[in-house]
Amino acid sequence: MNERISRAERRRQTEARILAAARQNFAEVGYDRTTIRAVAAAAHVDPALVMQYFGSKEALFRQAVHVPADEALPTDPEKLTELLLSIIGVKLGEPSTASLPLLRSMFTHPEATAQMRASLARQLEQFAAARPGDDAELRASLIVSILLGVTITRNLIELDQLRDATPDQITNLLRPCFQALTNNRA
Amino acid sequence: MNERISRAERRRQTEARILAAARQNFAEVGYDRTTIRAVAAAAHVDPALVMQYFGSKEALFRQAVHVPADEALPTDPEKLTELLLSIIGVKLGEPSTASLPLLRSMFTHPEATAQMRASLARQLEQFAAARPGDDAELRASLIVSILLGVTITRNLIELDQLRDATPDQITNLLRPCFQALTNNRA
DNA sequence: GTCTATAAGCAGATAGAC
DNA sequence: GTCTATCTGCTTATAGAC
Repeated sequence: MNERISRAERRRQTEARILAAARQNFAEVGYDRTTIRAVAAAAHVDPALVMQYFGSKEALFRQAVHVPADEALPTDPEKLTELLLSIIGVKLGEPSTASLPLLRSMFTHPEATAQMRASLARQLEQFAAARPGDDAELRASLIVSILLGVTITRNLIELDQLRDATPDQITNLLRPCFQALTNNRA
Repeated sequence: MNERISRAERRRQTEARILAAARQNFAEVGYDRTTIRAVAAAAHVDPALVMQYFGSKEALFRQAVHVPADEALPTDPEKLTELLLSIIGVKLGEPSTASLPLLRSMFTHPEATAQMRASLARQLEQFAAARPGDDAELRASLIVSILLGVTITRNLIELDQLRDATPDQITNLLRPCFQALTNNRA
């Protein structure tokens, strides 16, 4: 009664702190090089507690890379290009901490690869549905490839010229690309 | 004298077989999940022999990801777009076994990240030199990002729609993108 | 020269003390 | 409920037998 915060609330906070530390570690060095011990140290808890809460390293990773799911894409064809640019705009603007853990391990962790492929396939379907026609899916796959490539080169590889550019500069240069790919007749 | 192949020749062949096995392993599961034991088994040699020949796992990886260096890029601006398309055309055509080991580990192995960044920077400089002008380097960085993104989505993520497409289909759809990015005045 | 045996270290996971 | 101590397994790397 005289406790300001309940036991359950305290536990919830500790769990959130562990999850945040795990996300950062997975984002920085990937699944294999992240250790339960390092996550625990970063969250100021005992390593055994991490296991107690999450069960296994795999389960912790699954929680860390889980993202709520994409919001539905408006299917207005006219503004699709601008929508794409705004998507990449915000993605480039934010530190993208939400997707970094998955991106970092997507080539070396089988489950991460599968999840990324599924995520790209979902986006692709939305784009293709918004612009039906010949080659719609292939065009859409190129769009998601470009979005992925730019994100990777900027945030993971950290190529100087791309890292130093503003989102506006990038979106302006990419506009003709997306315009070309959203037109059915080239 | 009656030996058809010399001792040195035999050793050279064994070393080549180990290196080929290492390339395949690194390409498939990345640096961390590749073990000396697995490489040795694939090459039908003793694990200790791998260490004897290459010194360490790091050294083996360095040899495996080493590529001769890119051929110089002709600086003819008129045909640059077609050149880009032919580059990605052959890259998409070949299994790309040469670059896969580096691509697979570029997010999780620090040295691989640095080497990929250096490689992209070199390509970028060549593109920028071929089309000087405003934003030349940023445009070039987007070009290499697109090339990287398409290669990744097709060969590492193996997105169905991109995996099933022919190099010609892909290059045809990408042509307007590269045309737009190689023009200085949009 | 090649391989057996083993050293040395670090990981995830677990059992039990407090 | 939380943490100490430990178990088990796997890795790279090495020393020495053959």
